[in-house]
Amino acid sequence: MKHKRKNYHHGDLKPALIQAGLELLEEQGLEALTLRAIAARVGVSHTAPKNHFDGLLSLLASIAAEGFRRHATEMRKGVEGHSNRADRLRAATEGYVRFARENPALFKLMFSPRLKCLSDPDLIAAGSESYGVLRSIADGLEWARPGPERTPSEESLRTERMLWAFAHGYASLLIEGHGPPQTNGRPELDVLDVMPVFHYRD
Amino acid sequence: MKHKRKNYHHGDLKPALIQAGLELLEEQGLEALTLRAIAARVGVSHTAPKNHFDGLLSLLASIAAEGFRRHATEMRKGVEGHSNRADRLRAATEGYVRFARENPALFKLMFSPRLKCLSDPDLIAAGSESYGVLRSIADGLEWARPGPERTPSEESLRTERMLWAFAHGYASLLIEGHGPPQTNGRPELDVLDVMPVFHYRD
DNA sequence: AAGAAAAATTTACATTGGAAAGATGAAGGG
DNA sequence: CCCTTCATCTTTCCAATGTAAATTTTTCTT
Repeated sequence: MKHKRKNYHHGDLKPALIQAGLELLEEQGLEALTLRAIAARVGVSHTAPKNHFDGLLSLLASIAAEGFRRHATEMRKGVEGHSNRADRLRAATEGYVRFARENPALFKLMFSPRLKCLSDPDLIAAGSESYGVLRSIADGLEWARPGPERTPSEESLRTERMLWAFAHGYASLLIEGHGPPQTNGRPELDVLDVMPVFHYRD
Repeated sequence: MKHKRKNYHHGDLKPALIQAGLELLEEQGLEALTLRAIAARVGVSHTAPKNHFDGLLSLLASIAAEGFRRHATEMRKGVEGHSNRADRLRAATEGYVRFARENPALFKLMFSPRLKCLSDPDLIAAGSESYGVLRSIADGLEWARPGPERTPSEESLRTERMLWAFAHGYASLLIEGHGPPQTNGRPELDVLDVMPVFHYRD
């Protein structure tokens, strides 16, 4: 009900801080994401966030959670354009990497070691949502491998972890500046060129 | 006031700081790795490192460089025990992940975004040394994949990037607490269970 | 309307990395 | 040997940061 309260009470500070954090992250990177800078961008004192977040880490966790939701959305967006399962797999993998490339600072924050000690329910839920997209894609997927027979459930676990490790590693190395060599400003290899081969059981 | 240390001049401060940093990293994690804490462990003032390093980041880069050298050593150690190339591949991958598991804080530092902006020659050389182990292992390696014909050189590039992305992603997720589910305190899957299938051309 | 609750500010403080200037001792030339 | 020179280390100071406590201002409840 409060609206444009110019002076004392902001009225919508919590989402405003998260939004400001996302903008600051995009404009100036991870280092610039300080409590005081975020508060200043919204126009409040640097202690105001304490009423909505339990310290800086808590605010960062909320920003990261929003990142995971967008990450999941980015993957789903590509997936939904295809009916073929192989195409959906490729689209999800591309989405994973594209999100990291287009939001490097946010991606770094999402997987920052600083947040791993937290047990923020919202952050955990958002992370699971993101992982769930890969998981659903990996269902029914496998790849040739010598070894003992496995149940479909075991095979799915192997596959989703393989897929996640590959996509995450590729994305991480890319934004750390360890991407593939470039010629004429274009990378010589795309994720899909490097991606391992999977096939569906049925 | 005078100091208990006999020598006003330490005499070997630069390597001592790196060593202290490595110990602090192992004992108290990445957050504890402050300039003042490292200097205090050696017994010098917090500005003493300035004579040997160009600020905190420079010191962290030297610590990370030592990490990369140990990382390369860890992989080589396993590789050298095998003559079969498939076994050597597995040993290198296991070594990559084992190093991360046994030195989580150091591994995080090595790939910390904070060091990405640096262009420390020693750090870059050490990183290349580590990558070089994977690279040499990937030479002559490929995996089935539909698509255009490729030269052996192109195929090697694809393979080494695939291998790196997988190993790095697996290791990163592991130490971030996103390892495979565990039963009886043992993970259900090992790296080698999840690793993609390669074969050698000849 | 009055008091409680919520939201934001002000003030204060401990830590951190870094800059500047002084102190110390080693190394070498007269 | 003394004395200068210079690298090294210390002391002191500072700005930025996150956090806590006390205070002020607004909103809500009854």
